[in-house]
Amino acid sequence: MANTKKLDVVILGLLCHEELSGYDIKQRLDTRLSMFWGASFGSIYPTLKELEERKFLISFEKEDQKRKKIIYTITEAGRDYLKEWLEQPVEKDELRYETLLKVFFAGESNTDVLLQHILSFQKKSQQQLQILKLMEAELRNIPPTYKEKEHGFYLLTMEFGIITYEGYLKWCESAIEKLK
Amino acid sequence: MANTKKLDVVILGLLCHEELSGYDIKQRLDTRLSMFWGASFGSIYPTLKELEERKFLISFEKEDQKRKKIIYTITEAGRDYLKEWLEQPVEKDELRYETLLKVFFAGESNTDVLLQHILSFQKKSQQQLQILKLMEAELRNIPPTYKEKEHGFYLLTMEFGIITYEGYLKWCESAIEKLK
DNA sequence: CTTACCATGTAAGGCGTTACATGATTCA
DNA sequence: TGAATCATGTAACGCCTTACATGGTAAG
Repeated sequence: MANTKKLDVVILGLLCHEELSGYDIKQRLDTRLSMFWGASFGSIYPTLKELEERKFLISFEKEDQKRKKIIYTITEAGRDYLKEWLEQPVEKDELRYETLLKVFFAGESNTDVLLQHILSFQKKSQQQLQILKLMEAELRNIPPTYKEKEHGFYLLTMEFGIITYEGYLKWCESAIEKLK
Repeated sequence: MANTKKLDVVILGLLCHEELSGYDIKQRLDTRLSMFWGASFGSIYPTLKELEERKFLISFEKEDQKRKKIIYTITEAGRDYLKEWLEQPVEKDELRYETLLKVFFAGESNTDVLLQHILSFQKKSQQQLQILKLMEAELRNIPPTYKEKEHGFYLLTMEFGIITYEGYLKWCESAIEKLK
């Protein structure tokens, strides 16, 4: 349990409330989870097969508007596995920001180049912030009748993102100021 | 150049202003860069050898207070390589926060468990913030005579860390409030 | 009719961690 | 004298990305 492959639990988590195909999972990762997790098809499909072999998932084929899909559902064993992981303490939180690396070593290069990096970081942060705010508003607008327990947690992660990006933007402004 | 191994440039960057051993590099990573980059000995030592083979580094042995060390210095080719990388646009900034994963999927588990995760995230953030503030104060206290150009960039990364952790703490407070 | 997207997969290879192995020195 | 730290390395293995391969469908 200690060395759980993270993608395993990410997939199990996503499948807890809806049945999804590998393609769907990729989309979820690229939108809702994009700010703190990611994966490529090259890891998603093999992982789905592994999880099915371990009896954590069951698959079936579905003809969705003329398109064949392989849909996965979670088993009780899968839920148990996820639950157990959720109860374990967090092992590692990490941030790998190339931008920060370029800032740290900027003494070796032109300050103008650094400014460009920060400007593009600023732009990206603004875009991400906007997307997050839209998603947040959307979620808040769901009528209470349809609101489920997990919406609160989803909101919490978006608020994390919003606060984080606001911090980045604050830093960008101050950094840009100083570089001039 | 597009697919540069990041540890390569991290090491080259660190060696730009001082000669260091593999062990020293590990220490730098665990302190000054810890908030946005990391590496283990198992990757540092082989990378140093590779970089020397590629003529980006030169090593020599040094007897430092009865301890033998292998010290590395950067070559012109090494500086050029680093400089070139610094000028390339940032490819990828990423955050992999297990804590956020546990928040996102918290619906499957007990809310108390989530609270514990957030509390421990809060504690870690507080500690990190304190360390950063100490390092920042230390750096600000260096007499101007000894201050070099790169200090400013180093400061910038610490300010990034401070703003980021302050954001995390703000989020923690609000999240803890909501969970009660 | 062709571009984009839907949909699933495999193979090669890179990068990195953990665990192990070794041995010297410092400090309590 | 034993534990902690300094110091360097190797081997096994895991995880992931990229690139490739394939084929269907929707929309302009």
